[in-house]
Amino acid sequence: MQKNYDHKLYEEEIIKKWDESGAFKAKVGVAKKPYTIVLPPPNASGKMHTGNVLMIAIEDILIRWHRMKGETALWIPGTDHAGTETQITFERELKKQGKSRFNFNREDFYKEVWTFVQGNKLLVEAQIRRMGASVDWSRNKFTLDEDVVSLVCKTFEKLNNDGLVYRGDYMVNYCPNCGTTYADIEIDHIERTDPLYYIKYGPFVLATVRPETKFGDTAVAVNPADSRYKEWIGKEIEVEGLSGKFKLKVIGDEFVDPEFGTGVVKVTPAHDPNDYEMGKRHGLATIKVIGLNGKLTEVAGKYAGLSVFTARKQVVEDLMAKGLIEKVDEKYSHTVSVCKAGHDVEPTILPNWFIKIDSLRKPALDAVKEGKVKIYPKWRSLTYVRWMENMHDWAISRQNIWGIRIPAWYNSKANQDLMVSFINSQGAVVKGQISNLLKDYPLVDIKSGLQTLIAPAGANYEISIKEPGEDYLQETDTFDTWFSSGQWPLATLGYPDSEDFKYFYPTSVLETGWEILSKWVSRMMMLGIYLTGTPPFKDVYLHGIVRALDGRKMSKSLENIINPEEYIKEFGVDALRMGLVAGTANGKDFAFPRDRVIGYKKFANKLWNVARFIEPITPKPNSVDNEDDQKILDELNEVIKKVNLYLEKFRFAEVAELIYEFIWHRFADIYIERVKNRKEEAAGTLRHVLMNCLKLFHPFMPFVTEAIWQEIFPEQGMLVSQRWPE
RNA sequence: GGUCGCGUAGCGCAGCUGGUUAGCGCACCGCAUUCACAUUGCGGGGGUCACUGGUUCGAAUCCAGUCGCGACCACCA
Repeated sequence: MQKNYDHKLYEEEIIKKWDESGAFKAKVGVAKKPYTIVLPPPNASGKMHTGNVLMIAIEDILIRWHRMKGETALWIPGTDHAGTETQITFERELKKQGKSRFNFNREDFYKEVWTFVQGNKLLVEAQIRRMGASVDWSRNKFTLDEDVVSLVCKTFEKLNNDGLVYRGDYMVNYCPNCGTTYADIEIDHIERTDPLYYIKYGPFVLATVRPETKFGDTAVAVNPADSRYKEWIGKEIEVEGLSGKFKLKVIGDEFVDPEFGTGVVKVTPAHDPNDYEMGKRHGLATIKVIGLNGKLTEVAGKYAGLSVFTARKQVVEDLMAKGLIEKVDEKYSHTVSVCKAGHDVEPTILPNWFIKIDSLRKPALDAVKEGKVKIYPKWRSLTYVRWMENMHDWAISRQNIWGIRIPAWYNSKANQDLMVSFINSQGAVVKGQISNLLKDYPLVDIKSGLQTLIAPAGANYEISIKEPGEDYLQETDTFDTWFSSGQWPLATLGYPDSEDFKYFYPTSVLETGWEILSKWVSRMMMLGIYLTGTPPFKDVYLHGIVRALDGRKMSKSLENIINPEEYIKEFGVDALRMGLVAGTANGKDFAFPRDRVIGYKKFANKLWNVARFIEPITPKPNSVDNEDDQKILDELNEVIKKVNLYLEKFRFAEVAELIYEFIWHRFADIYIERVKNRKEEAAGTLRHVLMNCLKLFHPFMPFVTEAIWQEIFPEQGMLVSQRWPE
């Protein structure tokens, strides 16, 4: 053995040995207890980040521990296609080449992204392997694998048969820049200062930040208890507008805060979530002012075709000129919705696909309330309960190409008003209503060049995995990625009738970052119970988010992103994994613990040198234990007991500290120092304690422990397959 | 506005269902060193556990309130 442990000499080689041994391949059917974890699939197009490292470290600890305990431990790896994110990344690449997604038909674009993702996917998989993750690669899955797609489509079909799918106009967060809708949880709310305009509206004055939407106003609302305006409720007012006079109804609605502005609100049901709700309550018409391209529609008269911001400027100028603006509050601070790319999101009405969640939510909520599924740390389960209680129907369609296409079909003859855009045989983009397009083009051409299709809310459709007939066009929307990843535990285990599914389902632990508790965990719960009657996991362990060294969130703009690769190179995988695991104790967010990473690199070396001390000692035959020997053995047994206890409670940091303290300070500093003059006599105890320490610490620092094991106990085979000390 | 969490040594934190002199890492100070390890060893300083009140034989730990900080959810045009 060399004087110091050099991780670079061992890590790659040990991974190869583990691979060759097949130790991570789980076999079904033996009379053993199954222990299953499904790896939350990292983005196939991204790079491994520190959060992924922590996740892998924790799950690897659990899996290696249970494997050594003699259970059939299965850890299923996989990668996620990450719909919107990947598509945006790819489109950025396209832009550099002077292209956009509008240069492609749907099918070709999909193929392009597929190719783009494949390379990255391999890199991510290599990184998972590099982390020492003891996953079963023979069961590796990608969220767009054929069997996954098939399951997801079948589930959708089943939901539809159960009457849980509907299509409807719905207020969505539409980003004209990205050309897609976002779920509520995908958008951010940021503080911003915008001018608040006080506009004369017939007999009233009302405040708004969005004067350009006034063309979509279908009422004016006041609080029913507001004595100033009470008498107006139910009456019509005449308003002097930019294109002449028009009439509006006055409604009374509790939503209106008499204290804010003038206590009068213009109601624009097509472009504001609250107004939309009010519109529903009062049966108001919805008039679309902003189109899907982010520009004003024909109803805006001369402002049609202008972008929202230009239109706003124009409208304000013209209102000023007409004397219709009473005053402007330039310092009005409010929150606006933006997408992940930072664009303003337009609340817009679009036909979308929905799932009724009432019947799905109840059992998913009860499972946690009744303790059938336990969430750690416990206080996080409150977040889950609150979220589930407030959940709305789930919009599962996305106007993305990169994803699982919704298996719904529109008959082109029965639905004359489908809006279609496609690339014709000359390579030109053609848009229009299907009934008109069919006069000039055969349906086959439209089908092969299809880009997007928007069917009105009332369109006739059929849900079918296969094309129902020649006259049909398939929906161009794809599923929300959380709809497909919500079935991940089932998809990876080959639901419904594989041997894996029967043996390994439900999985043991779902381990992930708390930030996707509502996005992902809740959906897996709902869909898992819906399909199988059983929650997809018994325990949920939520780790904290790894922040930057300064304790702030990692972000590109702050330039504080920590690249795990650098740490792996300098300190080794073991040290990085261990540092992260020991740095988080109770599921709270925490700053990247650089000090600990360094500390555990030193620890790896300490352990190495303990072994190096013990290795050359030849045991004396018939040696008897003395007091020191007995003491260290007792202490070891105490540690073993505690380690098991802590691991059962997911208290990884405590285990780390405990074993670290035991090996370094009790075993090395005290015991070894004391036996130096009777080494040969103590050899048996020395080897015994070392052996058990290696086992105990193997799940945490798999490389250095395996490396030492191979040096000292090669006759025993590999450490990965050793029996856990009980 | 709603919800959750945090405030313990200079810094970063642990202390789970209350129990002897409150711990860990880093930093700091002194000493040692041909020994398995300088990626080392031995020793040391440093805290009225945010504040106020309560429960208790006993509170950093439980309860109430106050102040400060953070996160998530919602959104008043």
